[in-house]
Amino acid sequence: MGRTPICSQGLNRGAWSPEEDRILTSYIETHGAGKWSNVPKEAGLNRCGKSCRLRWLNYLRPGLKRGNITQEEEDLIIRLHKLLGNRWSLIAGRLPGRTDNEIKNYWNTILRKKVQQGTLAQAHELESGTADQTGAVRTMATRCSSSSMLIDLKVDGEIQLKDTAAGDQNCSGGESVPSSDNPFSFSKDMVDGWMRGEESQPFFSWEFSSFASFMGTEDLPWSNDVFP
DNA sequence: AACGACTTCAACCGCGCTGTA
DNA sequence: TTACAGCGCGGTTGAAGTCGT
Repeated sequence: MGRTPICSQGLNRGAWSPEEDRILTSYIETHGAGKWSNVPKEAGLNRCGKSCRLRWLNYLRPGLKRGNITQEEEDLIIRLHKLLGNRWSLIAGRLPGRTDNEIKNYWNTILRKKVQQGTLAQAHELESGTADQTGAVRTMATRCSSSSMLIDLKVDGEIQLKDTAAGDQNCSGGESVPSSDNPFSFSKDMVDGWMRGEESQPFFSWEFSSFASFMGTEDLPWSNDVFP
């Protein structure tokens, strides 16, 4: 019901030929992108609309970079993935010229291994007592949008947002995540103090802009786009 | 050189969301 | 309000390329 039919039999599938690319590019340059279900028929391509859309968005549209992901881009992908999870289109939106498919492939083939190796090294440090014990903290799903928001870290893998402009109102619940994903860490002494009740307040609060700066995401659309 | 194992990434699939009649 | 069509997304697949023996 209401679902785009899968590319049916009789239509071309698999790799696109240079001639198909030329036809699609020429059609979109003339008519613009959109109405993908009409594109194959009107352009004279023996492809389904979804296939045309994918080909255009990921490979043919102007301004795309291909390959050679820089160290800066890689760092940003890692930070954004910690923040957003597998929301590839949002991550790609922070990397001009990169597509969600490219980011997703890069993560699955390169970065996931790197991050896992890094996590393993961190775990060994913890086992050997060379690093502070950490609480698990990550990101949150909320509709808060205030730039005056404070971020409160708590133990048990929860992070909460408070909108100071709205009188300390809790905007939305936090989300528990494994400690391996923790982009922050705090000392065991501080956790113990809070657990003993010596700390009535959460350990830290950051101005929202500081958090964004830390994550390298100062100009993210922090409201509904990121936290739907 | 030949072959199998492994890696990469373009492309497909199915689901959920949104707009519209 | 409901049904439907279209779009966009994330997960997955498999062909092609690369590496190791």
